[in-house]
Amino acid sequence: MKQSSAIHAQIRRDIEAQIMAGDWKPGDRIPYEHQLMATYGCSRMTVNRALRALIEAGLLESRRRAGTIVSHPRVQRAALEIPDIRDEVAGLGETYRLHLDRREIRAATAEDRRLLQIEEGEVLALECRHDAGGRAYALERRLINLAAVPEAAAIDFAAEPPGSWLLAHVPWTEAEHRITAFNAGAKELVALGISAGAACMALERWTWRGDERITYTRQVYPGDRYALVARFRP
Amino acid sequence: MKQSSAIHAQIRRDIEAQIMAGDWKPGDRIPYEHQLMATYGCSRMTVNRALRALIEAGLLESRRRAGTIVSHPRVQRAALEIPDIRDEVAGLGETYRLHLDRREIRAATAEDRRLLQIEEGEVLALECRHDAGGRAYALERRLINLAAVPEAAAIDFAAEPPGSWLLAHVPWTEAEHRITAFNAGAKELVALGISAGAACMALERWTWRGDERITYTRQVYPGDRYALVARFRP
DNA sequence: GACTCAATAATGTATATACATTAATTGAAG
DNA sequence: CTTCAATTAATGTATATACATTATTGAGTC
Repeated sequence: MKQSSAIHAQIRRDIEAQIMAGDWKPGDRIPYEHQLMATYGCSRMTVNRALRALIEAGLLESRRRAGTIVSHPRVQRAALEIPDIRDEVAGLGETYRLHLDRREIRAATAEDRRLLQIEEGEVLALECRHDAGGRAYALERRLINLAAVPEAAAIDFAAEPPGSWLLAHVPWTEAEHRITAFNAGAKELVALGISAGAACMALERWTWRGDERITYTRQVYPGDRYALVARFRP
Repeated sequence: MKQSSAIHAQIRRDIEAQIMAGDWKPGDRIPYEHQLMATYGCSRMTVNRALRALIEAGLLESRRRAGTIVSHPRVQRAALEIPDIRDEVAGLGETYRLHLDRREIRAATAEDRRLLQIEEGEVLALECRHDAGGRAYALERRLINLAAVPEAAAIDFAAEPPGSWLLAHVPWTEAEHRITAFNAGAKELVALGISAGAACMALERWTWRGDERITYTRQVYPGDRYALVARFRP
């Protein structure tokens, strides 16, 4: 029994339950605040607090004078959580190890500029391999925009995975993911120890802070032994 | 300028901005509520409302007597939005078309029971193909637990994609996704019109309502012309 | 120093009240 | 019947206040 016994929490749970049970369907109007006041014998502020939480959560919508209705579920809000590779390996009970294959600070090349959407400047380019239990788990290539994150130039990414460091130290406002499947080429064949033409999964991620792009990364996983799995709530 | 001019919204934006700018780092204590009252010249209820919203959003944590601190970013909250296939195709400016290849109501087989975690009962099994602009876009296989969603038995899924119908009509409390890459077999070769051994992406999804599994689906996309793309905020 | 316990200071919850804002409804004028 | 303005009923925001809850602080004791 960890649930709060606060009135607002109770109202919230009750309304959520009614919606989940299908008693109140999308588009239905739920009771007015003054009716809920009477039902629960509490003040409007308390009812309002419960409703506002459900509105922020996207379960309800309200319009002045018209009342509050159950939202139509928005498909695109189904969200897939993408874990940190080091945590993920640890979660499998395997020993994690990072191999830094390349680390270079350079003036942005044409491709760097395209991926980070910058006019000029320096980037930190990294290439590494994530191992789990002595076996290759994923390949990662990463660009960090040093104009946005100058302190990254001083970090030893042979010790801490770049993704873990960035997510722990740099707040971000927006990101974009791109997941694709492709047939392994010579590079993956050698580095991941898979057969020619085997299906691989590529996960690319761009991360912003405000208008500025912080980092770009492309991670490659062997398709036959990797699944991107995530559990989530709406 | 769509942002609210309410005081609580302003406080919320200001705090968020301070965190994003790095002025307040994870673990730092932000000003006490009574200090923010003084800063903004408003009541504690108003300050509290702003803070509560940020706490629910996971940006802050608070402890009685100790104050409110900036949360340590939780990596696993990076979330990938997965769009509805029909909307996705429409968003590409292509004409969407659904081909229902198979529709069967049957007593759950051993595999159905495993995928839906049921002891017995009837399931609705569907197999369909999603086309975009006259070309195969994805294959879908779906199981619907008729004990959980009896009304699905009466729906004409040749007209409305099963995923669109379910998400619009059945609220869910939890879901799990699994994304894998694999080499195309004979089935994909014919149905998607791709070459033997080409990399494909499979997206599986289980959806719960409470303890009950509502549906299982497996969608297959051709790897060379499909990317799962999503933009999101933390 | 180590333990106990009371005082204190922060957040958590709830109330009664007030006025603002919005949109549905009503009623009057054409 | 249509149009337009006034009324009204709902939510949105904000305040001042009160008491509950809890972790820290600090004083007193062994």
